[in-house]
Amino acid sequence: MKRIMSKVYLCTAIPYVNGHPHIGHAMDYLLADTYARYRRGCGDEVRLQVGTDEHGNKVFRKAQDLGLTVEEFARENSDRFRHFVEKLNVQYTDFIRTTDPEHVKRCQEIWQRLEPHIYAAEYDGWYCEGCERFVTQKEYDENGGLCPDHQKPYEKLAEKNYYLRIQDFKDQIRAKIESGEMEILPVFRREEALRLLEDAPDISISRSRKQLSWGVEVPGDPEQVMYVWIDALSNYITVLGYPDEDIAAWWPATAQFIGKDILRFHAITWPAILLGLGLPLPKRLVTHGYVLADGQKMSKSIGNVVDPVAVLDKHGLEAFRYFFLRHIDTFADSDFSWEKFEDAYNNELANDLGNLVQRLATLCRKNQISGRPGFAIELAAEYQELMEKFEFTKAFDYVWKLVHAANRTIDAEKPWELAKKGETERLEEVLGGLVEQLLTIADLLAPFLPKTAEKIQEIFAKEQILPPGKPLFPKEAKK
RNA sequence: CGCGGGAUAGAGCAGUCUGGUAGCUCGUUUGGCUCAUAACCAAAAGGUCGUUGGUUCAAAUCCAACUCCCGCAACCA
Repeated sequence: MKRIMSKVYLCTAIPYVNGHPHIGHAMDYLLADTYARYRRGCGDEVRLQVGTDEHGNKVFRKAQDLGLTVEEFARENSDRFRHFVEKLNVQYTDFIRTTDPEHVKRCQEIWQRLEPHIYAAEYDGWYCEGCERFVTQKEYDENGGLCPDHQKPYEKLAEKNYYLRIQDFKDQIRAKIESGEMEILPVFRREEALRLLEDAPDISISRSRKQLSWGVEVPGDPEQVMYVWIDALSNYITVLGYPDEDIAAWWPATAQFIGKDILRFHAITWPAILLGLGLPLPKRLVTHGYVLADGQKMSKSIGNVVDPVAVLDKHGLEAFRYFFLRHIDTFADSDFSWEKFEDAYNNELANDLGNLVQRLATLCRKNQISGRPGFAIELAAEYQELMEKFEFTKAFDYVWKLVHAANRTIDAEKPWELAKKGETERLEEVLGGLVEQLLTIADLLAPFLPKTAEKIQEIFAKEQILPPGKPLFPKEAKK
């Protein structure tokens, strides 16, 4: 059956550049990249956006602390994320920075188009003179009304802000979530979003320039600067060229990948902006959970933050991708621990798969079995279904069944005995079948572990099969 | 009574919608094999399915109440 090639647009949340890449960022990227590779493998044309969110006071202040210009600091951190994405072998097509002049210009145009839904009102809240900023009620309560940095009580202060009238869109958003026009995955997040929507207030979308200088100026009001929402969220379409270019070929996005913490903004604020612009909503919001460290949320104060670069360095990229795509649940919170990571590497990658490649390649070489250049399969329906539902851990389980089956076949057929007995025909049949099995495994693995899939293909799609010079997944010498 | 998620073998999970002898992976023990990265294959041990009550011939699964963990609640991945 021939599929009609389609265009697929995938978006990842753009991280705020006041910090370094976190393991949670890797989840966005890996999920999106895996799906992107899967769809490319199906013959679709895929565009994958990544980028960085760079405005705001936190970045501004951090730059000052470090004695850098804010531009330098933002660029440095943006580059850090870009390198991280590349280190993860994510095939992105677009990298957007919210400080890109094009983006700034476009998001001002977006603001203007939204003006029928924008109104000015007094914002009043708790303000710290020393910090020169408002704090949330929550922060106020936590600190007992006293700024911890300046030991001064917060004062009640009011200033003009622009607000986006979320109320204009609530009914439409609810209808689109309920009808599945914008599908929110997993289902329990959809329920959560509908609940959040019920009492979603209008949101403040600007600050006075005194409050917030590092940001996009509000068109027609130089005293006001855009607060994060319109600036950051609109990146998903400004990167496509909106409103200068026609984006209908790519928008609505096939899927947007986000962490559960930003569900609210992507399920309410972002749809409101899109509806205000007369644009369709993304087809799916894929909401992943958190990566926990030994059962706890990673946090700087607890000091249990796992550095993704350290994990990458331990056993390499493929092991990293393997663990986070197979053992970190796509939707629920899951645990990372070094022990689990090591176990998965040794037992599954090295023993099950790596060793299988090794033993089969050796058997083939010894018995002069040739590879299968150009061998191609149709992806099994079960696998395709899982991939389409972003059930990546389950898709992996499916692949691993084939890995086990291959190991079982070798043990049951005992090719070495067939060779001894001179049963050449049977031998060729068995090993040939296994070679095809391995190439099938490589195809299924390709979206997850592109380099591993490639290596397997290099070995078994060649006329002459040779065992890899180095094991695919070397284990440390055990004593 | 803010909202949501969870509680199933030593660990991590599936099964719950559509009741019917409790399943997977890792770990443990034993056996087999020797092509292979001391890898692979097979078998076994191990669970009153959070608690209590109800419905039913039958409940991990449906209903009710309760207990305990975790997350979210204006940018903290």
